[in-house]
Amino acid sequence: MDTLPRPGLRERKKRRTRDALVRAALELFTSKGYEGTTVDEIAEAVDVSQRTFFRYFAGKEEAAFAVLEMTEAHFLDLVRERPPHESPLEALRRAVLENWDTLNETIESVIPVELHMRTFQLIESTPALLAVHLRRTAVLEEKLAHLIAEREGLDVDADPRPRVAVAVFSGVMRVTGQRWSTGDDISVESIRTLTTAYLDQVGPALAKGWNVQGKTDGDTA
Amino acid sequence: MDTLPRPGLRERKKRRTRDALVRAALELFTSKGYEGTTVDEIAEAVDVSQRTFFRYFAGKEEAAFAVLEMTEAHFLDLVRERPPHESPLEALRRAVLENWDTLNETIESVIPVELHMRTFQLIESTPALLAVHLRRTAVLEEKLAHLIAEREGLDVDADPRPRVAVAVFSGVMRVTGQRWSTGDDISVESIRTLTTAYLDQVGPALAKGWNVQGKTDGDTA
DNA sequence: GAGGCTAATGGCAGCCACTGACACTTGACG
DNA sequence: CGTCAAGTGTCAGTGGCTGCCATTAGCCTC
Repeated sequence: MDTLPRPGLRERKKRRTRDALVRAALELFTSKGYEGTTVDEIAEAVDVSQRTFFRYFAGKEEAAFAVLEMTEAHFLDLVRERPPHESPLEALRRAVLENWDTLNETIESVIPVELHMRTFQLIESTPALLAVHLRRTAVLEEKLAHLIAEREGLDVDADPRPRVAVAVFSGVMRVTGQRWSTGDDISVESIRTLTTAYLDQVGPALAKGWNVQGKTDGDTA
Repeated sequence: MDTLPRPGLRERKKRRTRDALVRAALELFTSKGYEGTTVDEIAEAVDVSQRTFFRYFAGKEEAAFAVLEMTEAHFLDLVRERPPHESPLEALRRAVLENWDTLNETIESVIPVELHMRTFQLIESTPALLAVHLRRTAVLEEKLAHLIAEREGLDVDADPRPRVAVAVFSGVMRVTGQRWSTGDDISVESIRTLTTAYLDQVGPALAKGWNVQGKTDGDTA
């Protein structure tokens, strides 16, 4: 209540309805499965009509990504705040980690962190949602590429390096998310650790002779 | 007619129906748009019932990816055939290029190359199709990671490098496809050239000081 | 080459996601 | 308080997709 004047009753009501819809949707999705949940059920749980649901969300999927969207926006802010002396990949890496560290503050007004983590897992394991997730990620990547290009004073379309760097970073993050979601530790610390571990492997993975160089930790092969 | 004995009339008929459905679907998609085309229209163009369409394809999308699927299978074969002395990224690079070079032989029995290229473009520009495309790519990546791990005699789950290498490669390929599809040159040579150009940028993009090192070609910034 | 088996197909009823149109309710504001 | 607009509910309709059952058409055997 210091940046915005005062929301007004109408706005507050809208926000409450929307948050309730998101909560109900995620709760249902994570318990009965995404396809096993109908829009009517979500609407009924919040006591609004199906039509109203579609006034808040363009589709059933959109409700599933509402919270993720908040964290992505926050991530972009964090990248913007990284000091200019850091290399692109370094800045991205620190921003991601910071994003995990501040996750709770970002989303607590809508849902508890635990439900969000289960949602993340659901997305990775539901083909229809995974597809949308990947497309959304592609959009995010484009924004990131522009940010990085700006940081380095380059033209995104003239110099391929911003997009390539982001593609590399993003590709590794995907592998991380996938591995995390199929493991048994669903905690935030778990994905934080995985993130650093995989990012550290980019250099070695691009080296020519894998077997000769060996990895850092014990490896019997 | 040397590997397989003889398909039998029933099988041939099925194959013809399927190919006809793919052709009709792609023709309609690329001319009227994906969402602007109904399954009934596709079925009617081939003179079968809507129900039959869904016996050949699990969904409307699947018809859009039928040809792409063939090229991906061929690509995997090419990767398998790369000599063991090549580094993972080198093998992947050569396999992709070879795949473009042999594209026509791979798909000519179903549709002309030109229609395939327009389909590719359609996929990249249609959100619903792009989403599915990216998920399919993720599945392909997983197979690739296993192939690479096998090549190098590693365990995919113990060593992160195969997945990371594939993620990097795949990320770059995505940027390539996106750039190609939004350009004006829809030719195969065009995407071939772009492929090599972008893959050559992986090294430079990961370097620390972008501005100091500069790019290889003229750059006024 | 007649008859039986099974795969392939068509037609139909129904579910669900989603949309447009219209009428009704309810904050906002002079 | 009355007007206006934003928000909501209802309903009818479209399109993707599935299950069920009846019908057709290759295939195989005698």
